[in-house]
Order: sequence, then C-alpha cells, then structure tokens
Amino acid sequence: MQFSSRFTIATHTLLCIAMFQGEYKVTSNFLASSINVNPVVIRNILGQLSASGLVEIKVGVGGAYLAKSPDEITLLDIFKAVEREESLFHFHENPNPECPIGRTIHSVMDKKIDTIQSAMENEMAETTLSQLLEDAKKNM
Amino acid sequence: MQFSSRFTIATHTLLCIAMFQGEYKVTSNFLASSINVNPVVIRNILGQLSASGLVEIKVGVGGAYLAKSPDEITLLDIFKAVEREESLFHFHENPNPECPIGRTIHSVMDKKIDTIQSAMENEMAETTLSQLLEDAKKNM
DNA sequence: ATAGTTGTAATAAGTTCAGTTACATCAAAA
DNA sequence: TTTTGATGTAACTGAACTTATTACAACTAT
Repeated sequence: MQFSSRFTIATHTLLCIAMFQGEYKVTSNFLASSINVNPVVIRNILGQLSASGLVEIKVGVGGAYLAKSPDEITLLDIFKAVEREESLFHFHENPNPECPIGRTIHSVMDKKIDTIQSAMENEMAETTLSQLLEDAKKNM
Repeated sequence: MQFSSRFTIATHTLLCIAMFQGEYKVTSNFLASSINVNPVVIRNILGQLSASGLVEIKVGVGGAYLAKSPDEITLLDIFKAVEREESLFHFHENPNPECPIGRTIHSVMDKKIDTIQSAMENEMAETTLSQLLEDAKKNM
C-alpha cells in the first residue's frame, strides 16, 4: 500500500504557485507540464486544494493563487486536502465476540492506531510550504 | 487510501496465538473464526509472519506458534511483515527538469517523506505484543 | 492408511488510481 | 458582441490491489 501520488503532486503544485504566481498565469496546463501528468488530474487536485481553502482559482480567465501565506500552509494541510480517509488503517469488520481476543481487539488497538496516525500527522504539521520554497530556491 | 486490513488481522492473529498456544491448536480455521475472515486469507498472512520470523507453523499437523517472545515483537515488526512497500508515498514519476520546481522537487521532498514515515514507524516500534496481550487480558 | 492441516494457484467482484477525451460554462479582452 | 483560453466535470479505460472463495497437492501425527 502506498498513498496516491496526489500528495506529492499537490505539494509540487503549491510550490509552483508560490514560486510563479504574479509572474506567470499558473494554469492547469502550466502545472501539468512541470509535474508531467495530465491537466485533468491537476484540475481535480486543484479543486481539492480549493475546497480546503489553500488556493483560489480564477474560473474563466484561469490561474491558481495561494489563498494563504506559504508559512500558514503545512504538509498536513496538503495531505488532508487530498487524502480523505478518516483512519489510516482498515480494520477487519466483524471480529468474533465469543473469542476473548475478538471481543477486546478494538479496545486494545483503536487508541494505538490513533497514536500512530497522530505521530505521522504531527510530523507533517512541522513543515510549511515556505520552508519547502526556501529549500527549492537554494537548490535551483 | 488506507492500509489493508492485513495489519490488524496479523495483530489479531498474533494475539490469539500468544493467548492460546499450548492450550489449543491454533489453526487457520481457529483464527478465521475469531477474526471472521476466510481461512485462506489467514494462511497467507501467517505465511508472511512466518517469512519474517515472527511465527512458526507446523505443516501437516497444523498449528501456529510464536517464534519470539511477545515482548520482542512490536507493531512495527508486524507492519513490515505484511506491508511490503518501501516508501509510504507514491511520488509522481517524471517531474520536468526544465522547471525550477520540477528540477528540485525530489531534493526538497525526499528527506521530508522519510522523516514522516520514520515518525510513524518509530511510534509503531513503541508497542509490543506483550503490552497488547496485557491490555486484552485486562479487558476480557 | 486416514484425517486434518498447510501451501498455493486460480478465479471473481469491488475499489482505487491515473490517463484521456469531450464538452458545457465562464470571464476577460478584442 | 464575439472570440479566446480556462475551468469544472462526466465518462470511459486499463492497471493494480483487496478480499472471498474453491480446489487440490503435499505433508505429518495417529
């Protein structure tokens, strides 16, 4: 199992917008050319980013713009915008309540799973788009 | 995206073995009945756990046994046994090297992704099977 | 030799992902 | 007002993964 590439595509997208907005009109075709995926894929991801309040999109005239300052956008914001699963793990549905383990498996594991997911999300929240942008500019 | 239920099934499996080995013969049918999935699914997961050195399986006569002490088995061991992806995130394949962002996206994100994955895995490594077994016995 | 179990292959249905085509809609600008 | 270039979205496709299920050869204790 892997997360879909939507997360890295969305991050790449936001970096491009942060880098080029004002200078160029950042359209789905512009982004598709940098990221090298289909423009419709970009438009769908831009739609998710827009629904989460991370970007604004000019319908008609075209172009995507950050809706927040780059230091207010974290990797966690991006992740949550494009990966909408509540829980990281798919739990088997109907453990047998007549088995001592089947009866208790949820009470034993649910909190653990939350903690694991939180560890991942907390780490994601540590990195902002502005940090990534600085890194990118250094390595350009 | 969610991880498959193999992780929770494998954990449930190991808890059952830890609880019942010696007392009952823990077969794939026994486990399937507690977990409420198909016995073939169990046999495949037991095969993965066995390949990772977590359990031993008696071919012919039947039955699964822990190959390590419960306090030497962590959730990370279980996770790695059943989820074999190297990297948690699927990176888009061919960013455009003619774009300043496309050119640098890997150097900017690869280490972040590793850090995020490590945060998750480190948290998984904190919990042992013996801790889960204690919890289960308390709640029985 | 029997019985019960494991290992494994094959099939199937359901879901997700990503690519692609097509087109209605929209807003600025000519 | 018409043109132009975008966006939003639907539909379809092929690939991959998940889980359930059937079937059966191989194995080992009794």
